Amino acid sequence: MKLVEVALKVPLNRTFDYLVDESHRSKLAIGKRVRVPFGKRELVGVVLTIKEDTNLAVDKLKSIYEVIDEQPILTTTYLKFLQFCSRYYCFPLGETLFTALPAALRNGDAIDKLATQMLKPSEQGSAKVRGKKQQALLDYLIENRACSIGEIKALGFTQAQIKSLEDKSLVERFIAPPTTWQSDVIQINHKPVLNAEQATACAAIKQVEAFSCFLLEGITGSGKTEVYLQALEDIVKQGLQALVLVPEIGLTPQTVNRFRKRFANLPIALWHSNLSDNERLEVWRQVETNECAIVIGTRSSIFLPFAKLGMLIVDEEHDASFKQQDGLRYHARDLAAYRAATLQIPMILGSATPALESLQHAISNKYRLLTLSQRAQTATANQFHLVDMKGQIAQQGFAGITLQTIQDTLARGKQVMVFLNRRGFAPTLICHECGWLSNCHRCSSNATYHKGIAQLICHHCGDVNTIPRQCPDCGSTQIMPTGLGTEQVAEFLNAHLPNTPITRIDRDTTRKKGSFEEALDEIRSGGARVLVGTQMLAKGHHFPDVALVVILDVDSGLYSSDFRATEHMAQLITQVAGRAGRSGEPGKVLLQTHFPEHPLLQDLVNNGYQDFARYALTERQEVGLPPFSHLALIRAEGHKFEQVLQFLSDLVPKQRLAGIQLLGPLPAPLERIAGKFRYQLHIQAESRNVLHHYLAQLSDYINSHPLANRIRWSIDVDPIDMY
DNA sequence: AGCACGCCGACT
DNA sequence: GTCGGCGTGCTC
Repeated sequence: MKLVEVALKVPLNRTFDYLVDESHRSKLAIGKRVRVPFGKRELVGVVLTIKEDTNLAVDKLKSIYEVIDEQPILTTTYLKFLQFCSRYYCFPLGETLFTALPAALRNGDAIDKLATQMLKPSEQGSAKVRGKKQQALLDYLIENRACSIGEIKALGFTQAQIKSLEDKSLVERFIAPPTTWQSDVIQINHKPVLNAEQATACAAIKQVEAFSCFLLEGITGSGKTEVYLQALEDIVKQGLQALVLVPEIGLTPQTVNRFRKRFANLPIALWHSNLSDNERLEVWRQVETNECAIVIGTRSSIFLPFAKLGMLIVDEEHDASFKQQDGLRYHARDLAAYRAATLQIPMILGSATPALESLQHAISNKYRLLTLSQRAQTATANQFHLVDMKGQIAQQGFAGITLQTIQDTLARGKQVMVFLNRRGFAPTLICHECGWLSNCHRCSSNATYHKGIAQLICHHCGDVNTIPRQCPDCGSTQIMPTGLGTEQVAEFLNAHLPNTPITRIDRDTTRKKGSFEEALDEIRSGGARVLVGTQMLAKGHHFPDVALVVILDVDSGLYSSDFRATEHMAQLITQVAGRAGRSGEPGKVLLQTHFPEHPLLQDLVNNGYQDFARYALTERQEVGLPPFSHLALIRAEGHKFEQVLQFLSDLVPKQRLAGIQLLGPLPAPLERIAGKFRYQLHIQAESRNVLHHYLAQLSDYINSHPLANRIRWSIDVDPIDMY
């Protein structure tokens, strides 16, 4: 008896066995897709194993309809990788597999659907045909042996002419063989001389032959990309492929151009959320057939099926966008480490502000630390200044000294950047008479006042309302905005600095496609003098003429329920500060705070992120938080409060478990979003093995829980924020 | 997740 | 009398 175990895209924690009829047996192989009956439906699945018997009653089994692929689309190594993902993140294997596959493959499309279609004359050779054009086409093909369909059409032949020659069996279609790139013809262009630190880093990377992870800790402007490029050069010269993972906003034309210019004759593919299903399919295929040497891609490119992967690079490795926040909640950086280790290839993590997890690995010698501390060319270090806001009479959030410094900087012909991580005009409206607040009806959160469009918008559920003329509670007309948003800051600066062009950059002003680029151009050309923005301003963009960066409110990051808040704040401050002072004179960074004596803030300001991070790590160690322990979060949400609570309470074991700390059920930091109640369970363990052993058990139990289908729940392994 | 089956309210 | 609400159960 021939049976197959098939993974299907269903949210069930198991696989499915099918019979294989005689007619399909010769084509059967692990890693090929099959079409199968499933209930009343027909689904595409992937063959995991081929076997002779099953635990089920054989009469319960159905037969597969079809083997889709000529060649397996997934290698066994790759399947093992996905099995690891599924286990590690406690997510059903079938769904894991189908998150990794591009959409076109999920629905059963041929993998070479978009590969170049070719035409060649059949064995029969030359013949006489009736149509003049057909004859010309046939003669042309015989003379040229083969030709792509695209080229044939460009020569003026039509689909109909091709078709009738095909019908007469005079010509045949075939798929062009992969045009694998050649490592011996690689041309390297515009290669600069490395400074001493870069050279040391490169030499260390080039030395390794097996798995080794490098943490490249390099301040903004220290030339990390150049180290990547020269390390990559070595890899592609060996004929191996490489993947460069970048944050979502990191995939800018400038970055890509730099790679394309350096390796002008190498095929470099991009992978990001704007690709169409067909474009993704084509990149997937090219990666698999080694038609593509380097991929620069966001998070999900970690799932591409490289034929000969030789190096993994994760740029801005601390960036939160590497973590998927729904479904399969993977972290691309962590999966990269797994792939690099199994493939025995080097990996580089680069950042000016490494995640504490990565830094701890470097400190404990699991990773090798490479430091770039010199800013290239004319760039110089920034000067930080803490502005004590205690007892200050602030105007729209600006201390007097801050305003004065802004004016001085503008007077010197320099640009100023004002950073506030809150969009809109004001976070709430308040009734002056009764204290009513503009809270969202469906969330345990405020509705933000947007003045320009005269709306109250909830930033969590997107609910939009008009501005009430009167207080809904007491009828008073004394309703006023309270708190600060970027819209208000920009308005204030416009009034306070007449004749100074102010540009605001946040999600509201850049909604239109291309408007972000437009604003960036305006900044670079010097049209804008003051830039007001949210964290959109913080990442990856170079503004050479900005000499002053003002961070209006750093306090929100200092005392937060999320233990990672200070780390994120420090990363943000350092990244924002990195935007200033890149053209000769040192940039100035003003941090407004009510807690200028806060030890972490002091450390960051006086000694920089490198020092801060090491201090923050000692704090984490004292309280046993990650990376000195491992976390998982069980989230649950639903419209019925009692069900959510009941579900989570049932998961808490009666007696204490060795090596596991369980906390909860706790309300999520936002207890209600869009009318749903949200609770969570924190699970903490010192050992990764203990945690995973427990989670495996727990996820079985959850799946058998009667409430599991009535509420939404998820397991988040290594969560990065607690919301 | 889908999809079907099943048992109770307002409608051509 | 039926259309359809979503609770419940199953999928090799």
